[in-house]
Amino acid sequence: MSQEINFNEKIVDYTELLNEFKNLLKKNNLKFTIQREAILETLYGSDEHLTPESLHRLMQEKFPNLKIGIATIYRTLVLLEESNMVTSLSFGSAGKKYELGAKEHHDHMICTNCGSITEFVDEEIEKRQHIIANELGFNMSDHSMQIYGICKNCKNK
Amino acid sequence: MSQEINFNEKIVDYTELLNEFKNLLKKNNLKFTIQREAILETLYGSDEHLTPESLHRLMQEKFPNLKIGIATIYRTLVLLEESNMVTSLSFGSAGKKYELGAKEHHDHMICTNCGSITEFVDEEIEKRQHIIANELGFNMSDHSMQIYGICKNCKNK
DNA sequence: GTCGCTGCAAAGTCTTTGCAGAGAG
DNA sequence: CTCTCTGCAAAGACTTTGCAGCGAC
Repeated sequence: MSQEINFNEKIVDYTELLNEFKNLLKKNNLKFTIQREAILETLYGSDEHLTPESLHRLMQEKFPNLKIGIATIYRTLVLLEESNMVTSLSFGSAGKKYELGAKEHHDHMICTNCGSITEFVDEEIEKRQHIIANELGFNMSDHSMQIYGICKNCKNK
Repeated sequence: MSQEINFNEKIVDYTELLNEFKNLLKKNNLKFTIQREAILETLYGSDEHLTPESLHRLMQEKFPNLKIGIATIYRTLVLLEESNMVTSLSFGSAGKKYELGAKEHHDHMICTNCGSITEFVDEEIEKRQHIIANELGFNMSDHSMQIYGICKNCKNK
């Protein structure tokens, strides 16, 4: 899969995102199907970090008439991840969780007690990351950062 | 599992590490077995990020006379991770990779082409992470950061 | 029409678990 | 001695794959 859509330019509009998706498919001779669109739309509409399982459940709620198999979700997530349209996180022994990469970039703060995920961005860190990648002769395409600890809520219990 | 060994104080000496491990076991009424020691030692002696599988292989080379089942490795890695003595990384669809947390802290730069992992540290980023965690009322216990891209080697091909 | 896509179910992987004997404390 | 560990094999969870019919283009 080789295509050069630049997802560092933050795409937040769904129509635009959908177009990028269609272009991606066209370039690779893939077809735009109702299932693929539903997956993209569900990911777009969710603030959560979704497992294939939970994405599947969400889709059944959102599109009760659409038949969708878990296998299709797996296949589409692989496709989307390869194309850098979604990124995945994995935490502890839980499985992988996916989120749309086209959202505003952010990092993650993960509570090791309740598992909640808080998002944040820090410009300083973003800058340093680019500098470091450069220093090491690395062509940075993406990054992720997680801070683990006990969240405010759990602390107060 | 609750114990308060502070692995932010970087332990680099194996003997000391071993002692911490023994204390951890004692505190939790667990036994110090030859298998557990071998796992710790193999992790300590490796610069790689190991999957349970590759750790198993390595151990068989290093301790040809020691019988060790893969199940024991899984069980021990879970124990070590829960106790914050090792941390795990997972990248793409590959499984989890573990490394000793007691090593000097560092972050990871992962080549999406060849899968190689380069380690680095940046003081500036470390500082910012603490500041951010504080701002969000988070009790930070650990963090991890990964930069993805194409490494120097792969770029030159 | 063609060729890729989908759901299903079956096959793989990777991890965890139950158990009976072995071994640490 | 007691009670935890271990290896083994079986079970489980999570993913991927083969296939025949369906649907996008």
